[in-house]
Amino acid sequence: MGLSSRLTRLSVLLPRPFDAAFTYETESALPPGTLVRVPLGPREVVGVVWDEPPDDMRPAKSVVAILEVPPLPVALMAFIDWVAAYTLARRGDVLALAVKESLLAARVRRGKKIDFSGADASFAPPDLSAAQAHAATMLVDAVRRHAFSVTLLDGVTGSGKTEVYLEAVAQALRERRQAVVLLPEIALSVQLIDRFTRRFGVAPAVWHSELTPALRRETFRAVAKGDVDVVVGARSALFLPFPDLGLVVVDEEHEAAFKQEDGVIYHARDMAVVRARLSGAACVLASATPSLESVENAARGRYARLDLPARHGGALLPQIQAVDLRAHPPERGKFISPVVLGGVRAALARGEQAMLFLNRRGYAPLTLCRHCGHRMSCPNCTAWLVEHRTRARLICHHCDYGAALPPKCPACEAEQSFVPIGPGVERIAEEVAWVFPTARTLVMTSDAITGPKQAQAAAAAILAGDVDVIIGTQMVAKGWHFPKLTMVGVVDADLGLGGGDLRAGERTVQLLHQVAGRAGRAAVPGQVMVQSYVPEHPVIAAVLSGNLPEFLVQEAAQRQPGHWPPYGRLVALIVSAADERQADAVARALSRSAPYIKGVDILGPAPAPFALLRGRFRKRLLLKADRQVAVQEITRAWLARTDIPRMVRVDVDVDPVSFM
DNA sequence: AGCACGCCGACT
DNA sequence: GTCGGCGTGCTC
Repeated sequence: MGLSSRLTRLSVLLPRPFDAAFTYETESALPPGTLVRVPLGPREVVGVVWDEPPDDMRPAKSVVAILEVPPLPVALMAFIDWVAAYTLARRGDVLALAVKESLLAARVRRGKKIDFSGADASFAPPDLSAAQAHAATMLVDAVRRHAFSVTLLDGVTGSGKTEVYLEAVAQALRERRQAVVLLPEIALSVQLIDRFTRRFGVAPAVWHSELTPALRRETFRAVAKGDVDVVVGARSALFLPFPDLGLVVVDEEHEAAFKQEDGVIYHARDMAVVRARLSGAACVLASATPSLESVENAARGRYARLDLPARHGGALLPQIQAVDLRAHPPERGKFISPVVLGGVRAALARGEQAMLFLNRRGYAPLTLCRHCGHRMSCPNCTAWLVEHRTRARLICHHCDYGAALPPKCPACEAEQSFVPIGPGVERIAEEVAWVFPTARTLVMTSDAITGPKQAQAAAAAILAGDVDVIIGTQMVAKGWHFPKLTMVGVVDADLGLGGGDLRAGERTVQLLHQVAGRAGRAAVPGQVMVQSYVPEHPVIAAVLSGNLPEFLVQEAAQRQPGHWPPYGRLVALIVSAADERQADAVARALSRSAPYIKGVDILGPAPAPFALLRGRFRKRLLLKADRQVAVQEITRAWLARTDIPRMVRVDVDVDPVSFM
């Protein structure tokens, strides 16, 4: 008893689904950020001493051990609190993005060591164009200031953005601060790592979900100890414990892939800005097709802006033409217009490479019984099953359900009655093989290319000239530099235009512009053919003209009056339950208890576009508010006054990107 | 998240 | 009569 009065109490946040920190006792005070082992119910878990007053009232257990790891940096802890408050996530869930038990296992790898550091800012300085040099100087200055800043680096495809922001990285190295470069998709890391290595003499540390547990643990520890200069990684790299972060780069900042869609739902581009602010770091948002959000922030003076208007090394922007499918239809049962086939033929005849882009995996998006019209659909989702002929299976792209094509139609029992409707990349590859039997084709999709290794192999084959025609989904759009690729065909430019998605047009323009940018990146000029049934559509017109700023002006004019983002805020509530009536009841309850506030509109409830997803029934509500409205507080109060049974889940998505 | 506690169906 | 299903609630 007498002894207990000498014990110190502390708050400990656990990387578990609790919002509040727990209170524990220790012999003597521990600094915030200290990693500790504490009892929780029947077991022991790892937690972090949090910088907030402990609860003096409730009984507390004692800290079991102090871990031999550097404490979490204060800036990271502040970031975790901020992200939780913004996204309405529990703080423990956010902490779990930074600290996992598995990262802290005492086991250290035997022998084999990786040398993470040693990047040399003066190893191989690049030869920059005047525009590049100017932009690089501005970024170097921003890093040198040791103060928060955001710069939008807008450079046309092929203008050498990477070389420019690597100069900012070089400055971070000189300042002995750390830098992190975020990529939307880790398959893209291959080419960046390559260029990084040529520039700095060593490879950067990488951080993504494909890392082995041992490497992950080692990287985490090395970052925490300050032994890592630069990390190239996926969005989760934002949560690494950098002791003194000086630069955050978000490459391809417009990419929707930066939005984390499950668990803690956050936008890594927006959180990168916050991470930089809390660390007193420079932030660089780079893109050839910047988002309206970032362009607007630059226009309002919140961000600085740098433009790289010309292609590096004198390469010309490709020539883009529409192929009106009404005037130049493909053969019956085929999907490539004779005009595009002509373009491919010509490129192959010149010994160059061609690419056909279709943002649809598999062979055919719909399998239909020609007898009774039955459509093969997923038992768990409101979605068609997509035939993957290479795997001889029908697959659901939402829940991964898979089945062999049945011998008989499940509805009418007709045999051999299935017909594939519409094209996927596999079907396009088949058509190419039909027309160009000697051409060597490569299909690039996320099915085949699951990580940097496969991406590397594919890129190597293309660069070596072992491939004549590349057929791919959006995976082929980003970042690649294939000098021999001079002809790009877009098989279905209209694909992304449908749906009630706020950003469908913007995304389509960005994607198709990026795809077009793959053509003619070296001395030979590129040619792009865009197949469409509505070439006069403003989105297609913007792709053809390549005038993205003008498109964004139109887009802004459409969003401004209704206070749609970025001129207003959105919060989506997704109600889901295994039992449809329960989901319904909660959605209606939310509707009844909805806030009634000036400047706030509630839309819905409506069935989600995939009303049944992974076996759960879903309804959506959307809170739309003027820009200055504190949507988090309003949403929190709204949820608190609504009765939500345990079997029903309400996911909150602040700043939704997907409307599914 | 785990894990324990607690009330209703088929079995050594 | 028990083993065990997973619904509910708690963890400093």
